[in-house]
Amino acid sequence: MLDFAILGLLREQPRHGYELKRALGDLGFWQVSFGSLYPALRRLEKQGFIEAAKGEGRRKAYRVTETGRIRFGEMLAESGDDSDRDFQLRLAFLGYVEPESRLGVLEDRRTALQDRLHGARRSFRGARSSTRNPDRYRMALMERRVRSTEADIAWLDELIAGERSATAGA
Amino acid sequence: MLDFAILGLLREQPRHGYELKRALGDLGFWQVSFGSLYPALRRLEKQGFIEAAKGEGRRKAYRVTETGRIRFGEMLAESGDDSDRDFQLRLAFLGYVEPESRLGVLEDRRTALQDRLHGARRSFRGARSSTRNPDRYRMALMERRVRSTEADIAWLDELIAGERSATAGA
DNA sequence: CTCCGATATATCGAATCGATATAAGTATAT
DNA sequence: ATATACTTATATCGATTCGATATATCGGAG
Repeated sequence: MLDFAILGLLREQPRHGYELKRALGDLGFWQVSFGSLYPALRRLEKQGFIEAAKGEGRRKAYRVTETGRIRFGEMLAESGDDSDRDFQLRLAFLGYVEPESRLGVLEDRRTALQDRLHGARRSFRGARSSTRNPDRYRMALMERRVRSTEADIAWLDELIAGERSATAGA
Repeated sequence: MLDFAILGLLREQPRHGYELKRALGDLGFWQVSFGSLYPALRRLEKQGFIEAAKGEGRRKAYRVTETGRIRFGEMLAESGDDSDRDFQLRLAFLGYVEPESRLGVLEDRRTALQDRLHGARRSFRGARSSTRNPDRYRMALMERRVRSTEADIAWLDELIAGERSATAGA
């Protein structure tokens, strides 16, 4: 997953490790550690997906190779897990997906969120009607899950609507 | 962090591994894997914080020891990181914190979320006014972050209000 | 009676994290 | 000018966590 993120970021422009950490952090949902990042760069270099060109000072600027570009394309096409992180990462690179496939990615996510919402509502209702007294704080947690999933779906629907009009306009 | 969760769940009632996984998953924000759980149980048993009593069939029911109960209290008092998961876990066990300390935990979280919100808004505004054309999908990600943080603060404020009236009523 | 999904424990390798080490550059204060 | 402190930058360590897999039992459906 980190490999995917690195390839995607390097695809835009060459960057050194520290800069990659910043760029990835700026995406807003993953504060990656150096303990993950540097080994990942070695890994990718050894596999021939990226290569290092010496940058200014002690910086090591990396750029994707042609093989790396292909690998990124493959990873982009694979269907990932249904974690928030995975989706957000894919969304950050959705611009690299062929326009006609984008809507599908968003709709798959919507389905996953709908499932999550049903589960969350079921837990919430189940806990309220339970004989076991459900702790106030855990009830709050369940309510939060319901609400934030609903909000996420609403946000996603806006994105889907935007995607539809963009596709129609093209 | 998993150790903390296990001690907290076992404090309520003895449970075996599989049941712990389910109980933790039911909390809604952490689908822990067996690869994390079973080693954690060994770890805690070796440290003397939990002990296994044979349950029905091949089940191994664990319960907290007195030392484990003390350890849990210590962990509960420590200030954790500012990750969502850490907070949600602490909230799930907030009932074990002395009532007069609970408000502080919630208010600390509020401060952390406010900081996050400022950062998120700054990124969002910065990207909008940037000369570099910010990708539509990344803009959406930034907006999502702003909105979900706002929603989280609103939710937390309700919880804080409830806490205040509960404390006043007692 | 067999097949299948849920229950239950366990382990392996790999990915990721958090902490730490090191050192050079850069700004600030004394 | 010089000490102090923060940011930049690469790197590694041990521990935690994950995802996949192995194995075996149990209960119910066909």
